Amino acid sequence: MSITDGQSHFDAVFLQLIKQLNISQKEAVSTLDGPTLVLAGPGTGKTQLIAAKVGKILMDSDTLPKNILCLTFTDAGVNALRNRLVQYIGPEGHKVQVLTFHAFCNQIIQQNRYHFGQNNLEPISDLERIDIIRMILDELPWDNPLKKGYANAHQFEREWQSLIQWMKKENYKVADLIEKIDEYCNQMPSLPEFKYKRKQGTFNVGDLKEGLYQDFLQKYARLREAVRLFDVYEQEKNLRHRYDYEDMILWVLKAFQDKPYFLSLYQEQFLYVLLDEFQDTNGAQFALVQTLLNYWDTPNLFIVGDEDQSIYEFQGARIKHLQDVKDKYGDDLHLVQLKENYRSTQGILNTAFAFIQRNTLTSSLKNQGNVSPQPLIAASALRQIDSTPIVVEYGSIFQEEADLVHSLKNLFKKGVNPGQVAIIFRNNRQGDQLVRLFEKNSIPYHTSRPINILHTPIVFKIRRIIQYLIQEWKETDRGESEFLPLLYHAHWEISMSDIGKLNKIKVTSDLSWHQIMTDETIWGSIGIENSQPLKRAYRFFQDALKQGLNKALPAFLEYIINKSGLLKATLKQKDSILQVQILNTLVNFCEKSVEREPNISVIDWMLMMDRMQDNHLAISLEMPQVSNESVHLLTAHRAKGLEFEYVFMYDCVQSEWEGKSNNTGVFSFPPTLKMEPETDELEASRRLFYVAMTRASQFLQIGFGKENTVGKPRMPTLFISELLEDKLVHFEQRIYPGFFCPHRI
DNA sequence: GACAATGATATTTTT
DNA sequence: TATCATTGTC
Repeated sequence: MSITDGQSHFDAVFLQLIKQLNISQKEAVSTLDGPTLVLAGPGTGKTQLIAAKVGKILMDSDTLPKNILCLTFTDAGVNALRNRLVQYIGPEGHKVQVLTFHAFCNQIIQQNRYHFGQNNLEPISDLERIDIIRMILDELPWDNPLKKGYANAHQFEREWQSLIQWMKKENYKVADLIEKIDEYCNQMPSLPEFKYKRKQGTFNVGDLKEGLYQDFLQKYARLREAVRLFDVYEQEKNLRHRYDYEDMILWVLKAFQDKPYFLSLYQEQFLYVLLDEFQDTNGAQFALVQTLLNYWDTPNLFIVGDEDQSIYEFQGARIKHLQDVKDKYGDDLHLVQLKENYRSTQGILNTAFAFIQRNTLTSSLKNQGNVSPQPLIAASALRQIDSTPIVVEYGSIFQEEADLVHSLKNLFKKGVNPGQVAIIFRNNRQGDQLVRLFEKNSIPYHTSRPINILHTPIVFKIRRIIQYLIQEWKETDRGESEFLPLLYHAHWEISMSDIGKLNKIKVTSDLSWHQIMTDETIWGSIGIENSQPLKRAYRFFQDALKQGLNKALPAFLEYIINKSGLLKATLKQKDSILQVQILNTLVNFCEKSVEREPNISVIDWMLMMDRMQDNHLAISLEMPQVSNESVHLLTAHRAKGLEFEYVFMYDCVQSEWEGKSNNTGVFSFPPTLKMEPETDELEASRRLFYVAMTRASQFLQIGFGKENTVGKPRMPTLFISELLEDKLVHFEQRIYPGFFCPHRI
């Protein structure tokens, strides 16, 4: 046993955990060696299982924690697993390598900088990437296809950026792509879709549609140019000692493949590899794992995944990787299916199971050995109660909203904790609507949509203050025009009438603000009512002008926040928790900026934020504690991995769930170059719907309104029809004639 | 009824 | 920028 004697407490905890595992979980945990694939449906205790597996490896072999590698996709997944590990096996859990794919590769790059050709590499930031892209675009002549005809030199920066990322993800080479593009351009004039099939005006049958043809030629000329410039981007990025997220995976993969010695270092270290959420692996990540394990015919590989919950296909994830694993290891693969669910009632599980059975592309693994398609079994006796999900049809989306508010208030009255309620929808903008609804009805809510703090009033205020100081540093009185708006900030507590009086003096005299703010005889002559706040404000600016040049940037920022009185005023506000969190995020961002660029000046830092704002880049609010007292508003994607007692699926209409893919901000590709289409969009959507349904532990309502906000009819999503057709749900109509939208007025 | 030209409208997410 | 819906022609 490798766990030391001082850990007897954790041994007991761990043994207890092992005892509690059900039969299939025990089966998955107990086979130590060789590849194991665990099919883990929703709520089957996946994180617990992986933690137990790690504990078992440590207990039954002489493997050290650092020889175990656990890979997932998100930081959230890493945190969840890490916490569980420490809980069960104690401090030793910290030594297990629990990482995201990107963090794993980044660590390897950082540990072996010489291997990767440079010794001062840093991951590129969004802003740096934009800078490089803009610089290259700026240097192009105006008749370049990417600029010709556009006043904005950066017209195609987003498209180009996503093209670069796509090329890296799919590992495409510049020359191959250009060849494919040229091939199609040559074909175009002879293709039927570019010819008139009928006499039209002066054109005869068979004539070339000149306008259409020219449009496409121009489009592909742009694409060709963007592809060609890929190497220029790479060059410039390398010159600056930076690398992309995509590079992290690709570079390590390439190093593993090209340098056997390098690979063997890691093959010797990692004796056990555990992969979580395997259905989300993209091609590069899968190749990386395969390369890492290629030393063994039957590696100690433990994979956990559920093909029905694969919802990141649009990011390159492929379900077929699960089948690939089966094909690769054949009979050596230990296939286990978890059959018990610890989350939901049997009613919900039955409905969800029958629903996902409509997906046919994904069932290849589910009929092998002791694995068979069947509903998950509710593990707890409490979960046996009937709780068939309900589909509700409303007269309009307004009625659905009103009824939602009504239902929630009733639940709260019954004593239900708002934190146990989730509203799940497809697209973020549906959530925005709900935010307004909940605000009006004073329902506590929590939205997971990231907030860009650059757009918050408090950050805006701080930037204005610093902006003024910068002007004054450059030259006294240079900030004149920016001074007055600063006085209006509420935290100084200067009265409106006093500001008005000061401003009147300012515009009717030649006095500078410095003169006005220091001369109390002027204040007396115009009848200032309360001079204290004025003195405080002006003293702050004077002190800040002196202090700013003596302090390091983060300290200066904190100085501004504290001494201006902004923090004190913020603490008094109703939403002070949020506001303070915004301030924290800003300070953290500032510290990070200094880390990246130790010599950054206040001016540079301010310009950086200006540029971020111009480029729609965000400083995302960091929210550490998720309130347990408020209703969760979530997209189906974000709901993954979470569970709630009450789930309302809101606004489930066709246009939201089965909307066609819209590629804005992406270059269009010729048909000779289509991305691998081996995926079925409808099945992908159905999986997403399934993920949303299986978040519910005891109550699930699926709603839709027959009319939209302006009275146009809309269809429920196909998935609702399927549920009704299979008689898997209760159905109810709640149509209130003459009901418009009182709650919106 | 099929084709052609014109006009409104607009994802999901991580590192 | 691309697609769907609508209106306009043959």
